[in-house]
Amino acid sequence: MKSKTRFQQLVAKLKERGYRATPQRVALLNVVATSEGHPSATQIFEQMRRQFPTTTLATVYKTLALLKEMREVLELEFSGAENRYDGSKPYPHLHLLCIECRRIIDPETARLSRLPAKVARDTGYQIVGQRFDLYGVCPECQRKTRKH
Amino acid sequence: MKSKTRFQQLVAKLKERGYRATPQRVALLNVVATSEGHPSATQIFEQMRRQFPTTTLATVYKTLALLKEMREVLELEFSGAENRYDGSKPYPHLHLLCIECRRIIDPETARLSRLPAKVARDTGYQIVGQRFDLYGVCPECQRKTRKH
DNA sequence: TTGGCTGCAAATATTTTGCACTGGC
DNA sequence: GCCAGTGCAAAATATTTGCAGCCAA
Repeated sequence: MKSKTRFQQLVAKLKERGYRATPQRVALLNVVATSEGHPSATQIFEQMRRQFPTTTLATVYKTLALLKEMREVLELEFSGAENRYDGSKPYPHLHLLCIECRRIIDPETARLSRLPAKVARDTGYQIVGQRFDLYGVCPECQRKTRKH
Repeated sequence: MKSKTRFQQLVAKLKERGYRATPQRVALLNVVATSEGHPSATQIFEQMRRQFPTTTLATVYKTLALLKEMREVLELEFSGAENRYDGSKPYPHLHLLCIECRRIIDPETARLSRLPAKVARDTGYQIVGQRFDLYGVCPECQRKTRKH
């Protein structure tokens, strides 16, 4: 029976596809597989640098690009801020973003809507991905900004 | 009875809030209010330049920032590509993006899901915005890439 | 030993900012 | 005449790319 952690799954998938599981990549996988926080490239880099002081952001970006291509890491794109990465769940899911502290969480949801299938039928598009973000102010930040 | 076009609405709202409806701004409003294509800043700029050869992208970005702040223009952020702007519908709605030709359309939908209200209840977040994108390949691009 | 991977540096691309000038109110 | 707005140039930020050297299969 298989009961691999997400981290172990990712290492295995890398190897399966013929990519090398270098120490740097393993370290990155460990960060993105276990992080709750949907980290940015810089945050991943900071974590990795503890073990690999010579690592650079370029390597982080290259590895993230590889994982994106493998569809094992989700990238949330922003233009004014760093992109955020989610390697804990490889399938599309709802994200809830606090516009104040920029934390990102995965709220519990029964299931995302059936819209994709309906839209595919209606439009003839072949749907290959989706992004569903909710933007708001988290309870902590509401408290902080409350007048008196 | 009021039956203003979206363009006229936008001009009126600018004035209501005490901003000047300069010729450049009016030209930009005309582009974003009527464009079907969710244009990028550069595309808006190109259109405006026909009337105002001296206009610059900085002005376009400044005006878009103003409209975003007024919540009259929606910005779809991307990191690897230019952001896209939607001034035709000021409320959140579904976008369907072709990953090949990068066109963006607004598919017909009965209504977006009730998820926001449920998530607000469950998490205590105060929801202020949302983004629901579907990514796919449009029928035209499917035809082009189909192996005969 | 070969080629994939890393790390450094430089390039790229987009958006923002500072500032002097302009033109409408 | 004042001042918001414009246009130009430069800055800021994030990400990508080229390449030399290195390391693991």
